[in-house]
This record gives sequence, structure tokens and C-alpha cells, in this order.
Amino acid sequence: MVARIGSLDTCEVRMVDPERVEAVRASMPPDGDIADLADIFGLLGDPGRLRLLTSLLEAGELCVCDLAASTGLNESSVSHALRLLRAHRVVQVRRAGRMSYYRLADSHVRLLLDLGLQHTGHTIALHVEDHREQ
Amino acid sequence: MVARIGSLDTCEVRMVDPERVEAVRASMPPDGDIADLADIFGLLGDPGRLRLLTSLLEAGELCVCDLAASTGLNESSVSHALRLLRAHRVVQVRRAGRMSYYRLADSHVRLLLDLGLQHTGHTIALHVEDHREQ
DNA sequence: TCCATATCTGCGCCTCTGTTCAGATATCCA
DNA sequence: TGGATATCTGAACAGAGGCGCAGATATGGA
Repeated sequence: MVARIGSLDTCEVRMVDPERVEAVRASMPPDGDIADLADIFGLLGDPGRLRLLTSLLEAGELCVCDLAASTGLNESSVSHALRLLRAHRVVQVRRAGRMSYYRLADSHVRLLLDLGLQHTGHTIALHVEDHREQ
Repeated sequence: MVARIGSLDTCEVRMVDPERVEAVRASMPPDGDIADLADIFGLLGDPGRLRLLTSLLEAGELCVCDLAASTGLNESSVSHALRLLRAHRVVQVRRAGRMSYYRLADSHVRLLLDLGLQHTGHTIALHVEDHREQ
């Protein structure tokens, strides 16, 4: 009644519908892609970073201290968070003297963020192009 | 040169552009909404859960053992993950005898998931309506 | 009723991660 | 050059979260 297939060597896996399971496994993205996507979602899964990115989505570009003021985080936390986001190419820096101005760098993440915010009832106009350059 | 505003009582916050900061803060979703959204993104931020949800997105409905076979996770991990997803109304159960069949329950999450998967190069046709009922 | 099966759950281990403090670096201005 | 400011960084701590084992629950069939 239940099919059994040795997936590797030791571990046996029970299946009810092997055909469908095989179809699902065939369409599953490779581990690397899954890991990358999980990283992106994980970055969006923290309230502090979410506030940071929402601020950037709204303002277009902000310096660290204004980001701290906008989000309520202290500047050290902001800096740590921005480093993470920078390492994953989610935000981009523009240095101007002592100041660092951050903006969203990834249009895909911007779409995810905007779509997510729509769920909360906050419909924010999409800023497809960089704007509000000063 | 730099404005200073006492945000609460003790903590002073430095700002370069108070006007823009105020606009950002005014458009910021309330804490509860931010927390909820972070929860959703956080749920999508784990490779195992991502594989589970991708499987459900592809197959429409699967039982626990087929989900385990599809994702490579053991059934205990699958059950733990599904409990989390169930608690957040992301998936929905249909009991049939000893079997439990899971499906995606939240169309918003489905959109986020599909959008995320598109970024990895895997374009999956959107299943807006429940389908493949057996 | 008794056993096998499918799923669920409690618990502990271990890792990851967010936060804070303190100090480092870099830039501007006098 | 020297001090003030803006940002960055390393280290350490506490908390959260994923994972797997073992057992519990529930259902079906003999």
C-alpha cells in the first residue's frame, strides 16, 4: 500500500503517491537557490531590518542617523543591520564625507517588500526608479 | 547643523533631515503589523519550510510522508514545521483517516513565495485556485 | 481487542542571531 | 594638528530557533 524507496543508502522514505513526489522533486530548485532565497526572506524576517528597508522604500535614500531616527534603533544596531543587508546586495551605499547614504539596491527585494507591506494594509507606491536625489 | 530631538525622555536622537524622518515615521506601519510581516518573512526564511511550501505550491496538496519524501526532511521535522505554518495560517490541513493532507492556505504568502521563486530563475505558474483535488 | 501505521508532541542539545558596549576608523573644521 | 562628529567594527552575552530522539495519540484492519 505504501511504496518504499531507499533515498540514499540507509534512510528509507515512505510515500503514498511516488509519482507526484517525483514530479515535485523534479521541480524543486537546487539547494543553493533555496538557500539564497531563504537568506533573502530571513533578512526580511526581522522587525528592525524590516523598518530599515521600509524607511528606504519610502524615502529613497537616508543616512545612518536618519535611519536610526526613523526606525527607533540605535546607530550601532543600524550599522550592524546595514552591513548584513549590504553583504547580501540588498542595500547600496553612497559615501559623502562623513555621511553614508543608503538606498535599496535590489529590485526583487523591493517587490517582495512592497508586496509584503500591501498585506498589512499599507499600500505604498512603488519607486521603480531611484529618486529624490539631493 | 544637526538637529536634536528627545524621542522619549532619556534618549536623544540625531537627525540630518528631520522633515524627511518625520515623513518616514508617519508612513511606518504600526509595530504589530511590522511584527506580523516579519513573522511571515521569517517563516519563509528557512530552507526546510521553503521546500515544504514550494512542494505545496507545485503539488497543491500533499500528505506528511510525501512532503517528507519531497523535501528530504524526516517526518518529525516536517510535522514540527507544519505546526508552525499552521499556527500562522499559512497552511491548512485536511484529515482523511490516519493521513493529513496539507495545502497552502494564504494567498498572500503564495504570492510572496512565487515572487521569491521567480528570483531564483524558477518561474512556476501561479495556482490561484485550489486544484488537483483528488 | 491487539497490532501496525501516520502523525503529532515534549524535551534537550546545539547553533545561530540580535543587541549592546566599548573602542576603532575616517572625515570635517578651526 | 587636534578635537568633534559619523560611521563602522569586534567581542560577549542572552535569547530564539531548528533539529532529532523518544514517546504519545489516533486511526484502520485483522
